[in-house]
Amino acid sequence: MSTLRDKILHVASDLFQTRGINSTGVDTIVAVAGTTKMTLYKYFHSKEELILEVLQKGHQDFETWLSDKLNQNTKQPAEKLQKLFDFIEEWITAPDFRGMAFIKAAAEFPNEENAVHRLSSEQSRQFKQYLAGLASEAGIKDTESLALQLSLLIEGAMQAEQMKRGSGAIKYAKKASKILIESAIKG
Amino acid sequence: MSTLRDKILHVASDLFQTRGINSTGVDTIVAVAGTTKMTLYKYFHSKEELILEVLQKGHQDFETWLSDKLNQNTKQPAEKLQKLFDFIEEWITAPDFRGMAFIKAAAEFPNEENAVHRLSSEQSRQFKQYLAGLASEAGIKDTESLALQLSLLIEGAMQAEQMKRGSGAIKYAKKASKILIESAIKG
DNA sequence: AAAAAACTATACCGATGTGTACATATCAAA
DNA sequence: TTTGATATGTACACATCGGTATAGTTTTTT
Repeated sequence: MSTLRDKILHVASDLFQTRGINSTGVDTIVAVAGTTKMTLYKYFHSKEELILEVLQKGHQDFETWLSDKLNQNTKQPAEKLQKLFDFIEEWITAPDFRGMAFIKAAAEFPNEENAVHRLSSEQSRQFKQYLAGLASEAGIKDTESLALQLSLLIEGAMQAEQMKRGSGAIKYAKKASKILIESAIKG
Repeated sequence: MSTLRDKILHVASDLFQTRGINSTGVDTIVAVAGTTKMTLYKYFHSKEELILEVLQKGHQDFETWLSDKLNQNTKQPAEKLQKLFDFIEEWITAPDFRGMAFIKAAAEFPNEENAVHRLSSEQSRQFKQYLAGLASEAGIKDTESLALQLSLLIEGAMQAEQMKRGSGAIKYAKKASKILIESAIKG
């Protein structure tokens, strides 16, 4: 159980978010983490492997946080869809929010063959499926359609907020989601 | 009127889109463009300046293309909003589409003080204003709200399509836009 | 034809990129 | 206390980064 490994992961995640992945060298990571490259390369065989683990941990943390929030604060399945954007807003407006990791990673690695790009794409797909699950539990027929629309709003809002802090995009996304959910329930 | 300057701009734009900005060195750019670094630095004082010009040209091309399409194919102002997503779809599904430049640039340069990030942010704002203009001409009251919602859908769809070609996200965005526009007209 | 301008070729600068070789320090098991 | 594995520090290899210096070649203008 190495705490140094976790430290490296945490520092890398932080630097990737604030400076970008390609702009952050391993020298910087080990310097901030207070260790050496030897140790980093003992735990991670390459920088790419480190990137992949950072992405995986970040996405897992997000989904865990979100589903915990939803399970703790709602009772009926339909309620989850309604409150979804409240928690997304809470996540986005947190002071340390610097954009959704998998969105930015896909932009930094545009090649679809690239492992980092593929993982990002997969995480985006997983998130859509999670939304589809919520829609399905809420008794909505065309779950895929609503899930994709909500994901567009959410990822768009995250993108907008990362581009300009305090943009308030999530407020409008929330309003739009209400309209779309209502429409999906009827149709 | 130097054609070599345009060639460099074009090649850089292409490489930035396919490989990413930070992953594309000036050596690669001049090699593909069939010239030398001396010439590149005659026209552009730094790589950052080249990036900024590539972004500006790309955004200008997009807005020109879109407004031309709208002006040629529609008559009444209200019609423009309806057909907007048809042209966005045409743009996104073009075989050489590799994502919206200013979205990806903002991800590669996360620091809000950075010049590239600021330009990207400004272009996103401009696009929103353009949408607000369309909404206003169509006689919609809360133009800002609709414009932001549509921009979320569009930028979200562009992001989704860049992440996974053939995702079809734009189809669902189009359906969502119809619902939101209708709702905005009523309210 | 002469001169000015545009372009190319090559070699280099210092800084930084990822990744390693090798030697030392630490510490548990024997 | 000796052994042996693990963690660490230093130093470096090699490539590439953005950017420049110098010199030679082609093209355009006068």
